[in-house]
Amino acid sequence: MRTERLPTLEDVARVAGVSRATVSRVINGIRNVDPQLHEVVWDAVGRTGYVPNRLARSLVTRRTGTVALVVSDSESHDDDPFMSRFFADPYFGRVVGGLMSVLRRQGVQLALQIVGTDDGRKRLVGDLRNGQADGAIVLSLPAVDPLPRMLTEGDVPAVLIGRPAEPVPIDYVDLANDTGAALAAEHLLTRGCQRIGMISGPADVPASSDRVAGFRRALARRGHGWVPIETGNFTRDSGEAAMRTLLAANPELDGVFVANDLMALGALAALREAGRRVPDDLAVVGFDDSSAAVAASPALTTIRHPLEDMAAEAARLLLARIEDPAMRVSSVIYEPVLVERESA
Amino acid sequence: MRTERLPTLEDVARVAGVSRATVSRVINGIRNVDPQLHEVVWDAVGRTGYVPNRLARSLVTRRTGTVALVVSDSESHDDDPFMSRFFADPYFGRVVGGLMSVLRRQGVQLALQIVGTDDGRKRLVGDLRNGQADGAIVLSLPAVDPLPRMLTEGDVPAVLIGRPAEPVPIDYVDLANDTGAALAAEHLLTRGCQRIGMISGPADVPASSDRVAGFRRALARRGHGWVPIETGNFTRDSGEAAMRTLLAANPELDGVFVANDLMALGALAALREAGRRVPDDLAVVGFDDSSAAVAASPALTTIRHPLEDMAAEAARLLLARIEDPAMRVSSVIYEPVLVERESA
DNA sequence: TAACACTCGGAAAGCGCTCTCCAACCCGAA
DNA sequence: TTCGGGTTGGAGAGCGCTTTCCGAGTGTTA
Repeated sequence: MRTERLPTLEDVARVAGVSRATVSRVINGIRNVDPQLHEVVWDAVGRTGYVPNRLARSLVTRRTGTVALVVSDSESHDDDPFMSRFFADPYFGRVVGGLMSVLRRQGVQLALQIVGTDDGRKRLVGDLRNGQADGAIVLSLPAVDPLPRMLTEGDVPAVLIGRPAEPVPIDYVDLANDTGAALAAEHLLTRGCQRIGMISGPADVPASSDRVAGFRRALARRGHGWVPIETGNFTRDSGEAAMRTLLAANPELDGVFVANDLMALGALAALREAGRRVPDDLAVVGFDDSSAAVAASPALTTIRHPLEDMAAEAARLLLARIEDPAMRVSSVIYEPVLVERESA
Repeated sequence: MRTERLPTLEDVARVAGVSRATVSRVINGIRNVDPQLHEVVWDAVGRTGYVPNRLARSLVTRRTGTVALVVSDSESHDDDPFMSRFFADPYFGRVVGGLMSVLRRQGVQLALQIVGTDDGRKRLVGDLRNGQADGAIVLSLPAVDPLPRMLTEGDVPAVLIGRPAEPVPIDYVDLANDTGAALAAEHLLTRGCQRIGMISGPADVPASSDRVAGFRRALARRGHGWVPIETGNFTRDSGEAAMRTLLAANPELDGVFVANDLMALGALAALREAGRRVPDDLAVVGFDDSSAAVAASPALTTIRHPLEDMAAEAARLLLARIEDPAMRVSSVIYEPVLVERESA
């Protein structure tokens, strides 16, 4: 039972024999305090076991020392297994790790928020405007999401991870998805592949369409004007299915670029089942360099996505914007690299 | 620039032509309010676009509607890559997913806290006592951690995931690690393995020592009094190394239980390199049923750890304890099951 | 009509903190 | 001694909300 009242500034002041204001000044390291008093106050703090109440402080300073990590989902039928799938994926953890690496050092906390409905989004923005957090890092899952615009219109400092689907004046960090896809194309070509296909993600999410565009463009530049593409939804199973149909329609395929590692895992399974040897009969390049890539067999040649670095940069950007809300809107694009393993 | 002042209760009261108190009553759904006024107030709320300020509310109610997810690490040399490894592991995400599945429904938020030093722990407990959060879910990484005791002594509602290393009167959820290990032993035995080894985790973490004990006991009961054991640290590489030395010392090995899937992945690599076929020459059973288990090839036979369910239960337990701090200390132990795939 | 029990809404006291004023004081210059 | 400038510390007004306490209004019973 949390009964005994915790010591407050008032108590410390009484013990130290000074006023509340003075204690506050000392605690917050404001000069203009006699060094002697300074010591007396700290001593009283120690004796009382005083810990400042962040809530009360935030209420007046309008600063919470917290940023929100917002996961904006589209259709959250509550028992949607999607969310749990999302969390189980290393993607989420890598983002958190990257964010924490810079936030922690600044003593900034991270609060997790998940919104699935427009109503939820409205409430979220309201809470943020009320100073529930100093700003937000946004992971936007739906292809088209009103949240980024709502945030800018609400003057909430926010940074997106991944570019917004529609143009919104908001800070973001992203990966040069097209360059990554081009890297995959080059690699396949260099290996001597002649019939190259692709398994893409949903057409309406930016990261996905950028990969398709980059891949197509790179191949076209090298004389491959037409590329068979099958669409998946970034899950393992969809990758397996896509690989099967792709193979059925293009039996002579000898190389395939899969838009993420998870789908590539499924593709590998489909190929194994079809009796195709990887990489000898057919080369596979994934995307993300997730932990699945190393676990796969053969280990996946893939495009490395420096997600931790991107998240860390997003955190830095957010902190800067919180510090200076008038800062000009900026974006940082990371260049991916190809990691060669066994599959291609 | 967040310039214009947001509407407050006061503003709503003015628009509705009632007092602050009445608006507060309506918003919080307290009866004793004339239905007519009720409507007038809600109308005013809509017109002003009022959103209650959680901070101010929490300050007076002493309830934040937030629980902290505390990751207690031991030695956090700041650039320690360990933390990022920890976050990249699906473990973390699965816990978050499980927690959110129940917290979200209750409108409770999750705040992430990482502590690495005793000083940090002290500050954390102080903040929690001050009502920074209503309670804490604790992920304790170090083998022996003062945090659980500090929390109970500070009367902070808290639930551990994984039993405390030393006895502390605190709620926790855990897995019957010994039973899981016994399951693995039975399976290996049933398959006809004769020379069985184990790759364990660090000896001082409870989950790890329980697995060793359970495995040993189960084998002993079936006549295998001695089991060669090699220790790893739950990372892939340590598993690979452990497998190599285990194999070198016991060339006739035909079965091995690896204390987690990640190390099993490494073991698989070591076996492939040594030219042993899995499961034909040597059967491998992992632990966790992480995503790595399906990605591996051959897919890992492993012990399923219902981590999401455990985390969800932890959340429920915490919510209950917050509601009733006098509730008797309880723990919930989950029974693992064996998932048979290809490796054994 | 008087007395009583209820119901409902408002005034105001905080929750624990920060920070603006302002009074008190000390110093050296005139 | 008087005055101006520069420090230092205290009083007190909030931050936005909840909640206790009361008075006013309503209806019921004798």
